[in-house]
Amino acid sequence: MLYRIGEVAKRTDCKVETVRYYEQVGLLPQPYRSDSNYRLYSEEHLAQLRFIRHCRSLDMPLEDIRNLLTLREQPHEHCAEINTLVDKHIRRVNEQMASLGQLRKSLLALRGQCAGPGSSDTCEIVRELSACECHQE
Amino acid sequence: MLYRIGEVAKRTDCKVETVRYYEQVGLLPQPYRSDSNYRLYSEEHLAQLRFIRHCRSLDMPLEDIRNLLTLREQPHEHCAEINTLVDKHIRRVNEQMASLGQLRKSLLALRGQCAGPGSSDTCEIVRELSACECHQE
DNA sequence: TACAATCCCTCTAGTAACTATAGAGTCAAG
DNA sequence: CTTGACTCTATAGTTACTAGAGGGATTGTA
Repeated sequence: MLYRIGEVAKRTDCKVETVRYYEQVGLLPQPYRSDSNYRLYSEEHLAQLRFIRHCRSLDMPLEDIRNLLTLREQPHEHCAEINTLVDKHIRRVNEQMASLGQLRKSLLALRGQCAGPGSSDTCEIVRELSACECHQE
Repeated sequence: MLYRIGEVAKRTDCKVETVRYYEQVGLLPQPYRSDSNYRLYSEEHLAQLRFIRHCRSLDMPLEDIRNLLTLREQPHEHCAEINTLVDKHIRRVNEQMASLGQLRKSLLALRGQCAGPGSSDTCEIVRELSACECHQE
């Protein structure tokens, strides 16, 4: 059973262009071609695309996915590496969360500056954004 | 007192290329030029660049900063708009945090799948990434 | 004065992961 | 036989920079 690109895209919940893109950057092997040059995908292609999409839904960079796809062939020899890769990604996500938390605090503080129109001559938010000392010197 | 681009970059803690970039995309007005065509910045330029950098440190998109720079001229007429803009950004950050939280949960669950080498025929992490049902159909 | 180390200039291309467009061919239904 | 949906390639655009080539300007030292 072979599928055309539109079918594949629908089944993996991604855009047709994205499927072609993955092929272009070498994440997805070249599919067969019909007489009229349409791409034709097998179940294996489909499975690999699902793997990629799942990794992407976990926000892994394509480079990591590329590595995983290779390591996947002999999972047991590479168990440690696979874990390292996942751990690294978890750390990345932790860092992002921490810095977003800081960001949120700063934004709420900034937002709290506004005492409404008429309360002073200048907008407190604008003043704060202009006058802070983080980027002096 | 006029400053050359390197000095400006150092004082605002950003790269020389970034300063030129802000000029190119119209966030920073064109500076004066020396006889030898070097960019020369005034204190006002410096202040505006600090404003931009502070907004960026809050992760605001350049487009929002562009709007703020305009609204800033008559802060009081635009108090409501300024608040809206900041609120929108806070919501964006909240959403990012929520989705990162989900992501972290999924990654930790995935990581927990690994029972160490030798425990089964296939790597559980790889199996989970392949076999999940999120991207079926 | 000569020279080297910095600085600065413009222009172009590269980054991540797609997304969108143009212009053309293919296929199935009515 | 024509309409609409699908597909193809190739190219450019997105965000916010960053890096590099190839050249001139300035500054400090010998």
